[in-house]
Amino acid sequence: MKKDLTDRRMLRTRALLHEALISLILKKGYDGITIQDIIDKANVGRSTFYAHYTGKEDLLRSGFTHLRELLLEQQKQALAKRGDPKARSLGFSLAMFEHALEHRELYMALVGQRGGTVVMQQLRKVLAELVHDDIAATLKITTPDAKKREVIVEFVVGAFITLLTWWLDHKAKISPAEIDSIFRELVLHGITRSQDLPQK
Amino acid sequence: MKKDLTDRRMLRTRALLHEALISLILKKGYDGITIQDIIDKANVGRSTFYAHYTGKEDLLRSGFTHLRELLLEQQKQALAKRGDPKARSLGFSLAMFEHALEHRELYMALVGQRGGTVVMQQLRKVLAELVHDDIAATLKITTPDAKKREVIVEFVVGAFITLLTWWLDHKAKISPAEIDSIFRELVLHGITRSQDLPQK
DNA sequence: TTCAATAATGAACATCATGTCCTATAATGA
DNA sequence: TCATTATAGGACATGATGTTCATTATTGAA
Repeated sequence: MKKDLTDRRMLRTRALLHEALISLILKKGYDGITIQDIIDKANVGRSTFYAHYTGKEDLLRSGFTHLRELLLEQQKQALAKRGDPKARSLGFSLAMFEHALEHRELYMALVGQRGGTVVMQQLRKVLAELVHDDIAATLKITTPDAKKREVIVEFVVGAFITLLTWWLDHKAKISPAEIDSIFRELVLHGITRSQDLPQK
Repeated sequence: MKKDLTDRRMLRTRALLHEALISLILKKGYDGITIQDIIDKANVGRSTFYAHYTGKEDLLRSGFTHLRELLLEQQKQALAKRGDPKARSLGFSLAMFEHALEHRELYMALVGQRGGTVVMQQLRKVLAELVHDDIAATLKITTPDAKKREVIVEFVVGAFITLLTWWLDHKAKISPAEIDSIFRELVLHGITRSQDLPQK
């Protein structure tokens, strides 16, 4: 196929497929969707689908370009809106939380419980236990609010898995002690003290 | 089947299946593995597999109980080893980083790049851009070390996705402004100031 | 309006994974 | 030794995948 990209038929087909995908994600979650579902919902021929995308993932990926532009636009507005320089650090976050609430169903289907791998779900569970006990045993965070403790545990687990993943994916050129030091500094004191992180 | 749990045949079969799974994870990653692969590798009959587990996920999940016990043991030792109370906060982390380095291949296959969903990978990419620009624009972290900036971006993205996920999964009983405030406080100043988090 | 280019259709097809069922065989523990 | 129970392995129905091809419909440009 020649992929004109301005041809109305192609635009129409692609739009139909994207709409079908989102509709199906809302109904049964991304993982459960089959290509058969998509082309049925979109009323598009099987061969037509493969003429545009190599598979389910390809279709999803191409859909993210829309989200990306939307978020960039929101960030631009957020940065321009407020005057206080310090208060607007990480200004993107509130906009995104609001956006998530607005499209809650879609977000839940994508990044909610079902959004993670089995592996990740299990790992998080195991780590949450560890962190919970660890924090209770060593840090004197005397919070009667159980929900607040829960958020903190989630935060620590998320940060840990994130740094672990980053470390592993980057050939682990720094030692366990170094990445551990970075992890502890960031989790305990946040990014405002990041100049204290060990060099290299 | 009666599931004796002490019958040598069952123990042997289960061990074979677990070994096959790990071996295959190392070779082609969890997602690419099929049940056919597993039973071929383990030399176990198809019906036998289904007599023990309901599917691939079930087998993997049951494997995590081993890892869990291992980590709990390590944490116990870590907590008992050192004397300084403040220094041992989050003491589990170093042990786990070391453990990850030791079993690097397995960890990479499970939590590395391939460990995440397509959705998550894309979302992280989009967010990393946002965070990078945001931090550069508002925080005056004058770090010449590009790698350090990269870690910080990863940390913020991970924390954000974690809290977003938690928030969505818990019916979002708190407002966007509240969860955003929690997010910013934790990311900017860490958990040691967590008593300053907004109530409720 | 005409027409060559090209996108969409839909059916057919080979391939592969899944989960279930069954009978015969082998291993086990008492 | 023997009743019990797990395993082997073949057969089967089901359903998803990705490809191919001849036909039809739509499109944009002349």
